[in-house]
Amino acid sequence: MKLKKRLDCRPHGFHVAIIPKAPRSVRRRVQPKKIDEDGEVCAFELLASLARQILEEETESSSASSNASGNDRAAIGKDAVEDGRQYEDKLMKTECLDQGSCEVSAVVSESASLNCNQKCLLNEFPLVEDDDMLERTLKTTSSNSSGKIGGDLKSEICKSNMLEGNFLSKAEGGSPNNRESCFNSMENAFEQQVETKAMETGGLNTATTRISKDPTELCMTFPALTDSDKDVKLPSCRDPVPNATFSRHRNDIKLGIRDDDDNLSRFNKFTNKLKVYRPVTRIGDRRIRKLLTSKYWKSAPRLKDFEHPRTDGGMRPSHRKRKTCYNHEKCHRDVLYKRRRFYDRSSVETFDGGFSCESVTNSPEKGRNRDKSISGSMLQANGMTSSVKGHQSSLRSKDSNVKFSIKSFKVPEIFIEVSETATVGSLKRTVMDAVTAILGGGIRVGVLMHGKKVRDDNRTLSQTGLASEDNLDTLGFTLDPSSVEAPAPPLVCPEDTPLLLSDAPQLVARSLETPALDSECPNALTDLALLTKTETLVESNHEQAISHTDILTDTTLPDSRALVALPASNVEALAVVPLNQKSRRSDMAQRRTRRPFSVSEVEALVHAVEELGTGRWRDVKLRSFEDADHRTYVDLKDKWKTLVHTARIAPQQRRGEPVPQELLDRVLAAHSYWSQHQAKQQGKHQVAGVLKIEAPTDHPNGATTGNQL
DNA sequence: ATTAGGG
DNA sequence: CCCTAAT
Repeated sequence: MKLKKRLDCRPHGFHVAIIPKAPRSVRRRVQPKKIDEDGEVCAFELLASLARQILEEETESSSASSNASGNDRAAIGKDAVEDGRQYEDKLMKTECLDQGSCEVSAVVSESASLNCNQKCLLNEFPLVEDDDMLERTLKTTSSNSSGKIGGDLKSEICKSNMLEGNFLSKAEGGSPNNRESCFNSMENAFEQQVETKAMETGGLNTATTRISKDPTELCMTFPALTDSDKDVKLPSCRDPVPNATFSRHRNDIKLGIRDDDDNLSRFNKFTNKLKVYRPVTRIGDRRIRKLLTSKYWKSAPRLKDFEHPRTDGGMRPSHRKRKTCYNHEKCHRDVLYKRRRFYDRSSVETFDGGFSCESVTNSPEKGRNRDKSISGSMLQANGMTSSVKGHQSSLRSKDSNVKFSIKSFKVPEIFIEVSETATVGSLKRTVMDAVTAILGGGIRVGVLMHGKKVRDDNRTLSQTGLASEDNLDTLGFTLDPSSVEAPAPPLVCPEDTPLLLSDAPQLVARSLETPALDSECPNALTDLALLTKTETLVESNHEQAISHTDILTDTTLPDSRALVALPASNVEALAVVPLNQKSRRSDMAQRRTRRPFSVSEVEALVHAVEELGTGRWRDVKLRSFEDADHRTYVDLKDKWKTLVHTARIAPQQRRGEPVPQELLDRVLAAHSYWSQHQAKQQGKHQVAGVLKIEAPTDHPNGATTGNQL
């Protein structure tokens, strides 16, 4: 399962990115302290203390004037960092890019920092007017972040930071060896914390950071941290971002794991937000779309200002009439497909490769790597907290007991978007918050068999087949958001809806407290929630539910059940705000919610086709589905197609709500009949034709009894 | 806007 | 269901 979330560092919905109105001179000052990761590692302690001091100073007089101008380092840290300078110098040698530190901040306004309420935001960076400056700034920033980290160590936040820091450090692909060693040493120290954290948080799935080529966006992907050896890569800085970009869009940076469709490029807004996106799976997409389409979401505020709404309105007005932006969609689609393929390959549920990353790096392996799960985390009392999906192995003991050992859960994908002005520390916190938010809420364990979710809690393992060794291999567990939600009774809707309903809401609830200006927030959590679920789960849910319940899953269910965000439970200060999917997917057309045909609908369809024949779907629609707005003629056609297929396969192979054999027989009969009468269709379709046909035994209706032509 | 087919 | 191509 994957979760996507968007975190907003602006707890209060401020535009952090906005540059203060203060005179340039003022704004320009910078107080970056630079610290390399190396530095961080090696002189960790020193830095910590130093950082603290610096921070204090900065906070107090953050406005140290600095000449942002052309000097890189000199300018940087001039004021504030003075003390720590020596250390810094050492540290600074390494380029941030190399280090993979992600932070990029160009200008931070004081207000912004305040808004972010990040302790970390101590650094102000000069406004950079020229590209070079930007670049430098970025570098500087990175160093700053490390400093911050050090400083924060003590605070709780620090923990998270450290955690992250460790990962990061390890992750660095290109980092110098020495650094490595440093990290190692540190590692031990924090090992514990990290472990713990990891478990709690479920491990951050993140790793690859990269700045997207798209000038406007920085994209960081965080691969799932897998085992203890957090091998995460933070190539983020690798691709130098075109300076120009920064200069123009300096305020906005996106960090995130993307999904298929996500197009970071679009984010030019000046926003300081983290977005956690949900996983990309196909299913996930659907879900998302579903959500989007739902009333709830619609009503939800959006950040129009920042987002670039799709021209076509993003959502379709109605299911049937959907307009697509071909360009956009196409791109997205492509990605999707890639993704799917990728997904297929991976045995375990993988998190979809970051979208953007995928497109760029786009290698299956990559995805795999990211997919790692936290090996260390065992499922314990609350092991579930660790993360999302786990793959399990189970052993059967001699007695009737079945033993399961869950090696790990996978961490959901998280998409984060932060403004350039955000500090690394804030980023970390945001990530942490996002993770904790996800995990913090009620989580419920799901059981998967063959990738399908086993919903019936009352069945015994034996009945479910979980006691069988054979099935154990296919057994899976998932961590889903607990569904406290009210509305939808699970049983009632066997369909996939449950997921939405029950799961999403909860997560969502929590982070909404501080909706940002843009209303993106609301969705973010939702996404997470959704993400949490495994795609496979979703899919399977659907079927399984149906089979188990054996109830007609009449599609009458409103596709958009109102998801109501639950009250956030605990996320207090989380800047994490859900971001509306729109931002990501806004460009993409949303996939319509799935609405299985009910038997009655099938009946009507069959009847209509018997009379009108195939190839006249519009007429079929008009005749039998006039009132069913959600059924387009294309849908009918497709349904017929599937019906024919269904009728031809063995009953055992059929899935979903069973269609009476009688109807299937009629389907075959009609299909055969009309296949032979293609040419005539036009002529005879009228009532007369029907009558006419009726007489002959070969008429579809005649064949209704099961006779075939 | 429909239809037909592939995905 | 979606998408595309061809009507």
